[in-house]
Order: sequence, then C-alpha cells, then structure tokens
Amino acid sequence: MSQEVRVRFAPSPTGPLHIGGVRTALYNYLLAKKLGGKMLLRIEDTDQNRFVPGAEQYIIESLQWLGITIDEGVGVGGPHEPYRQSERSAIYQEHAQILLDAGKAYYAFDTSEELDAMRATFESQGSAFQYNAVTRTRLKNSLTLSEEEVKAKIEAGEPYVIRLKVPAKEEIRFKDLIRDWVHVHSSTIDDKVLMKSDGLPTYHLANVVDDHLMNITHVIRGEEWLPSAPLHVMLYRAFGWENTMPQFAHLPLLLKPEGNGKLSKRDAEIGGFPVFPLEWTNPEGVKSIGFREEGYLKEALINFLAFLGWNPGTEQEIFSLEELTQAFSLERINKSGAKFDINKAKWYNEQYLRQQSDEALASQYLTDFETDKAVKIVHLFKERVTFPQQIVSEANALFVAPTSYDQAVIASKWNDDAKKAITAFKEALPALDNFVADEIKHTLSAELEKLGIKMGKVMQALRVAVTGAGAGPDLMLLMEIIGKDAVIQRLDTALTTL
RNA sequence: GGUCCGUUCGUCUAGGGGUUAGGACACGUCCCUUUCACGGAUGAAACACGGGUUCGAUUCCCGUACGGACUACCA
Repeated sequence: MSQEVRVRFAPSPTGPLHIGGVRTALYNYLLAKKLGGKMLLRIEDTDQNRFVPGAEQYIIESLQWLGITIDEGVGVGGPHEPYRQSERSAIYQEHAQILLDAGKAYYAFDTSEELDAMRATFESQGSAFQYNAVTRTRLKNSLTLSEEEVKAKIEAGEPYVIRLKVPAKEEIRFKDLIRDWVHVHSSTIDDKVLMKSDGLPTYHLANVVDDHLMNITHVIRGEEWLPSAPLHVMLYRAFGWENTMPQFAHLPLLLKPEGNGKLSKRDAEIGGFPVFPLEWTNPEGVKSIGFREEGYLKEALINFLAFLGWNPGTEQEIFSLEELTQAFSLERINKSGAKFDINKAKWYNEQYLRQQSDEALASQYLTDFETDKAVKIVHLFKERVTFPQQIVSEANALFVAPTSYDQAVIASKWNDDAKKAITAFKEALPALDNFVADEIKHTLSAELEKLGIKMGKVMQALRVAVTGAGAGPDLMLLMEIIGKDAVIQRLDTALTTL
C-alpha cells in the first residue's frame, strides 16, 4: 500500500520561533514536497503557563515569509481540525481513558511537594528518583490504593495525574532514519505523566495521539526529543498502533558559534546576530532582532539553514527552495550538531543580493530616488555590501558633501600636481554639457595630458576631494550620479580647505 | 550521577579499507583595477586517543577521552 507522506511541524507558542525550529520546519517541508506529500502545522499549546500571546501568529508569519507553505493545520484548516492542541482536550481525555481501562495507565495522587521531597531524599543517598515499576508500589496511586479510595479522592476533587505504566523489563528499539537503530531498556524510563492535573495532556500523550489521528508518516524533529522517543514508541504500543507508527528522524542540533551548548538567544545578543526569523517584541516590550529586518533575504536564510546539517553530496552551494526540494533526502542529513556561523549566512546573503537585478533592487529599496539614478546606484553598490539597506545608506551618503577627508590619502596624495590637476579639471567642468562618466573621464584625461600628469597620480586625490574617502566604486560613475554642480562645489571646497 | 546520541581543516562539510583526504566560509599572498570591493589564481589548515580485525585503517569493532541532549504535572 502506498501511503501519502504526511509530516508536521508542531511548535509551542511560547515565544518567537527559534532559528533551529525554522530549520526543522524547512526539513519537514522539503521532505513533504519532495515526496508529493502534505505539510501540517499543529500548535502544541498544552502548557497554559508558558503560552505567549502573539507567538502563534509569529510562527505563521515566519513560515509565510520564508515560503514554507502549510497544506493543512492552524491557519489553513483541514480534515483533522482542530489543529490547536488546547482545543482537543476531549480527544486526549478519551485516549487517556482507553489506557486506563486497559490497565496501561493509572491515576497518581502524589503532590509536587511529595515528589520533590522524594527526589531530595534519593539524591541525598546518591541516587536518582524515578517514578517507575519499583517505586510506584510505594506511592499514592490507583495501583496501591483501593478502587473505593481512588473513586473517593476523585469525587472529592483531589488533584491527580494520569501516568503511563511503563513495563519493568522490556527492550525498546526503533529505527531512526538518521541514527539507525536506537535501543533503550524500559527500566530506564519512568512512568511519565500523560495527563496533568489541569486536565490537559503532556507533550508525550498529545503528540502521539495527534500524530496517529492525523496520519503522520514521518516525525522529523530536533534531537532533544531523542531521549523521549522510546517512550513514544511505548505509547504507540500501548494503544495498539505500533504497526502504523510514523518513522522518526531526529535532527542534529544547532550549536553555539563558540564554546559549548546549543544555540541560544543569549549567543545572538553577544554575537550581534539574529536567531529569530522576524523581529519580535516580547510582552514586556523587549525587542529581539530578526533575520528579515536585518536584511537577510529569505532565499539566503533558507539556503544557509538547509546546509546546516544537510548537504547534497555535490559541490553546488547555491540552491533555490525548488532545487532543495529536488535534492533533499533524509539520508543525507548528518548526525552531529552544527555550530552556527553567521559569516556563512552573510556570504549567502551577498550571493543572493548580487543575483538580483539592479532594477529589482532599485524599485524595492531605493524608492526615494528617481528610477534611472536608483538603478545606477544599485549597480555601483550591490557587489560591495552584505545587506540591501547598506545600499540605501550608501546612496544617501552620496548626496552629502564630505565633512572630513581620509587623512592617510591626503598626506600621501594631496600634492601640488594633484591640486594643479584638480583645479584644471574643475575649471573644465562647466563647459561639459553631457555630464556622464565617459565624458567626465575624457575631460579629466584631456586636462591631465595638457599638464603632463599621469592619471594614477591624481585619481586618489580627486576621489578624496569628491567623496572624502580613499576607496570606493568607480569615481567617474560616482561623479555622474552626484551631478555636475555638486562635484564642482565639492572640488572648490577641497581646494580651498585642504 | 544515570540514559541516549555524537566526534574529518578555526567553522559548515565531502569521502570512505590502499586518495596528493575534496569543496565552501573565514584568513594569507598574487593577478585584475585609478582605489576599494567583486572576480580569478594560489597558500596555510583536519581524520580526538588507545587497542583490536586486516597485507593495509581516517574508514570496521571495542574501549577511553571529549562534546551534546535528556533526566518537570515544559515542550
């Protein structure tokens, strides 16, 4: 039976989507598109305490910006609605009941304080507390209490959780598409809480139930889930769903650029680079920068992210989203974590920036300038900047006369010959009707020839006189854009002040 | 501490029983250029360690070291 591939991206709305999450979404999307399947977006908002208003919208906008389209789920709907877990509590309760009835789960009445105390005691004896096959016989739960006692407690409104009754001795193994077989013994897994005392499920239950009900075929998620994957396998087993269980692929983590550990918001602050796709202002009003606002092009971000943990096996580095969907495969994802290097992201951005036409960039970013001037400016600067907004600031700077001059150049190049040449050039300029690069150059060389001075001798001095800087794009083009009157004025200023 | 996962240039990685261990970013040098940048060329730079297996191991196996994740009524 050939089955439609269905993957899901299932973030929690606890804040802005982290760049690692974006990559997870991307890989899911890539696999779905490659295999002609569907990409779902499910919001895992079962923790009311960590819910952040606006986070869901942020996630949707981020994916939209990047072109990671959702076929089914929050925001678009679909046959398995609702796709927000907070709206599915009845489903989880029902499924928890199935496990309870089958004797595969049980009620537990231990309070958090009691459990904390347990943990402290165990720790003081040098061991770790686990709610499991051996300890559950001594704790307050429906396995140790009589049926009447349990009933009474529940009816009295005493808070309780539902825990999975993990078998004492069972070998759990599953095949991870990236890591191959992973084996774990059930004795190392504790009786995880499935339903919290607030009546909402934990991640584990909700995730397994939803993935099953939504016919998910591939679970592609971060490596932080690898340790709980065996628990999920046990849950599939407990429900009798093992034969339709999705395949797992646990992605390597994105690591700090330097030092140890996974990439965090703090690293971004230290390094001065974004870790969120879009700018985000948290409920307290604190703003975090985003890739989009910093000037990263979505194509560059996608390409960069795709290559953090995956590669096509060829030497091609530049891939459009469409090319990525063609080339992508889970088999070529590697196992080890990748340090996040913003330099590579910048390089990708430069590549994509240069790929765009002068006209497109001009109409998108230089709307304050007349079109043909804007196009010329873009042409001059797009190969020398990393971000589009740098073209804008360069453009604006063009029309401001220099307020200071590069002293090193002045010291070595601002000599009598240069002054003589620049004076002659300046005086020849008013007669020049067609003030374009070629004509300007002709005028300059004509004047230099008369004086017997070589071009190379004066170019730098001239550049400094016009722009204040010792380096930059083609000076003739620059002067053309600045305009005749302004150039003459600047030369005057330089000649009289320097 | 326990469980699980990992380890090729500074970074992202290719490769895989016999290779001059390849590419990209960053870095150095040179060329181009009126300068800078782009571009081109080029250089430096890596198989964590110890045992096996083998004629031969960076590649396979086992240990060790190191790194990471998880260890909540968070996801």
